[in-house]
Amino acid sequence: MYELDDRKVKILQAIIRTYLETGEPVGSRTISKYSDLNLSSATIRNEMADLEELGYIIQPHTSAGRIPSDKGYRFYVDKLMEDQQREVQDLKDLMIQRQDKMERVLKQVAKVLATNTNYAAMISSPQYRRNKLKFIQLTQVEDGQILAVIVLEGNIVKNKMIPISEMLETEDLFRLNVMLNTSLNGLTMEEINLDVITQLKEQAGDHSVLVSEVLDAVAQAIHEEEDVEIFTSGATNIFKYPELSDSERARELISTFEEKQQLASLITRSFEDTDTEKNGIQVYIGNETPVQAMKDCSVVTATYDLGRGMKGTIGIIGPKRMDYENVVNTLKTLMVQLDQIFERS
Amino acid sequence: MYELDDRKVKILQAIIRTYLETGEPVGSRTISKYSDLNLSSATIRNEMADLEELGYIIQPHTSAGRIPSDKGYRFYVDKLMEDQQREVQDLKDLMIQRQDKMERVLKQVAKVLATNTNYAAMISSPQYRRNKLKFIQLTQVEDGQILAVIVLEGNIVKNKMIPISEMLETEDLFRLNVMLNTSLNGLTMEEINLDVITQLKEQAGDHSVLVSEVLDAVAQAIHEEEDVEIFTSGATNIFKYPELSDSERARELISTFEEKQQLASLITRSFEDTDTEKNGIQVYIGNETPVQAMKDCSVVTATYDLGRGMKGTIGIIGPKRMDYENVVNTLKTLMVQLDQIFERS
DNA sequence: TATTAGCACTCAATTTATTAGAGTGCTAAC
DNA sequence: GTTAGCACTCTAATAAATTGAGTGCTAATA
Repeated sequence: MYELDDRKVKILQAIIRTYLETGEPVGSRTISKYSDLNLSSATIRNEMADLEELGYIIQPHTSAGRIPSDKGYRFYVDKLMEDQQREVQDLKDLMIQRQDKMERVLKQVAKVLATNTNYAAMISSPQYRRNKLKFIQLTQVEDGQILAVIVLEGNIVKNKMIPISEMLETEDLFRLNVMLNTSLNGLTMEEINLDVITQLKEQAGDHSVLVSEVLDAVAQAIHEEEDVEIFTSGATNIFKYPELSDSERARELISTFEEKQQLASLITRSFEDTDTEKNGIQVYIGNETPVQAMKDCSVVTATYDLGRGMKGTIGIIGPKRMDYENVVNTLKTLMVQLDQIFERS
Repeated sequence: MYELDDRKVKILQAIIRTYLETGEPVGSRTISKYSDLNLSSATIRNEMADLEELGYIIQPHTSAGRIPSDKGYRFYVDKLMEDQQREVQDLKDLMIQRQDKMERVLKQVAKVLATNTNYAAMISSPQYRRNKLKFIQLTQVEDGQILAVIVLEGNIVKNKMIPISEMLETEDLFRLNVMLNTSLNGLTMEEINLDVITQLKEQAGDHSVLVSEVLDAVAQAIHEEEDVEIFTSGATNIFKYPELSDSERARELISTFEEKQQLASLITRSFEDTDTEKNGIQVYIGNETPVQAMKDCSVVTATYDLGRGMKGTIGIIGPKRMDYENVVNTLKTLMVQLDQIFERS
């Protein structure tokens, strides 16, 4: 607040608010009427000239009104945005039930967010790495094929069919199961590394070839698909904002959503920046986002935490003039509700 | 071929071919030069007037060239398209390995198709209904929680966590497992109906409450998510065709892909219409498609069959002037390769 | 000294006119 | 039956004219 006196702040706020609503450059006359400052358009003009010089607003061309610059938005988000206690969005309506598959819940959350905000939404599945192994079981399904079932805390289940070259005795299988459970239970996914597996192989002793074949497959099953999945929804909402919907930009953006690949960088970035003080909510304006295609957008991310190190990221992507207050609020509410949904799992 | 003499057919073909390439209405002069008919533009004009009257081509406005009508395209696809033996697309390059998860294979296939054709692609996961149960197992993972693992032929695995109110004895669980396997093995998913379950409950006798709780959950697990999943790719390819990429149309189309919901009707329709004689390949032109949003597109679908009643649908969606020959060919090739990939599973 | 009314000026956006050219249909000749 | 020729139509592209929102500056005012 060094360079801006009180009145400038008020004017800036008025400009941004108006622009968020209309998406049109806003002129001095509008502000002079809109705000309760009772200043003439001429005065506003003078102040606007100052604000522009300071870099908070921009004039798209000589005879146009002003629009907020990235710096302006940033100031707004950091200092001006009110922590409004608006009517809590009724996200509960979706009745996500805990027993539903995680995947389905995530898809639904993304959908609800997108419809509620009118922006595009993404959500990543939680990382499992820190999650502990609860139960593991190998079963002979038919000759030459073993099924490995792995259950993590939070009841996440993984399967893997393991083809084996020779028959395995029921008794051996039983012993293998006991061994796996005693050695691995309670370990997190990341703790089950090559060393542990090698150790197990030694422990198993005699059947080395077959057993190590199986153990390798188990290790693989544990680590595969560690890549988080990403679900998106409402990508087409971007067509609602003219500044994003010209063919080229739209194509690029929607493509980014479809590929999902690139969205991963948003997630890592969000993790890095996460700051408990802010409820894990981050706002990236324009070029601040790590995804190139979104340089004309703003992105709001939130980190959810289901406990046991299972963290994931939720993101809302919209135009720079997005309704930050509403979005941040919605996300906050959602965090609380996700907690409720998953707390007893 | 009643109403069209040989020359008219040739001219129609020339018009369609040219239009497929350029996307611009094609005039008499172009055809007069293009084709080997050695006719003047005036003659072509006369023939074109006839073709228009017969409904095969359309004049967008008085002084424009002609474009094919739906009827024209239909004629082309049914009668004129050559079963060209073009260089076989190198779909093998993608190296889909059988041991990969089905889901991943399907995603990849969609992607390859989209990139290869420059149209949008969709693929449905195969229906399981007719698939047989190979193996079922209940395991006590921890107090109050049972894990049901269900394996179908083709090694499709389903899981379900079943919360139970009271403890279940190890021995009882064992008996339950034996019972389930003896009674259900070899039955298809659709054969495992309410009757069968009721029968099982009676068979189990004494522990009725708990056991029927579990059995109900098992039945649910078997039948849930019977809804086929749909994967899409290359939705943004539609931006490559100006006639589809104006904001409104594009929004609608991409939205349809995102929702996936509506694509289901394509699948059912494709199943209904499937006709072995045509390798299960169907072409829907314009309004022939069951999906409203695609009335300005053409859709080519193919039915793949992994055996054991596991059938799914692949679809290519593009502009009406899509390169039918190439698309149909690519799909044919793909069918063969899918067979190879899955035949030993 | 801060504010404001007033006015000339700018520039995107909209509307209107103008032109160019691709293509047609028709007629008369071959 | 085919073709050359010509008048006509209609879109698309370009140019010109108009509008209007908004600015910056200056001089008057509180």
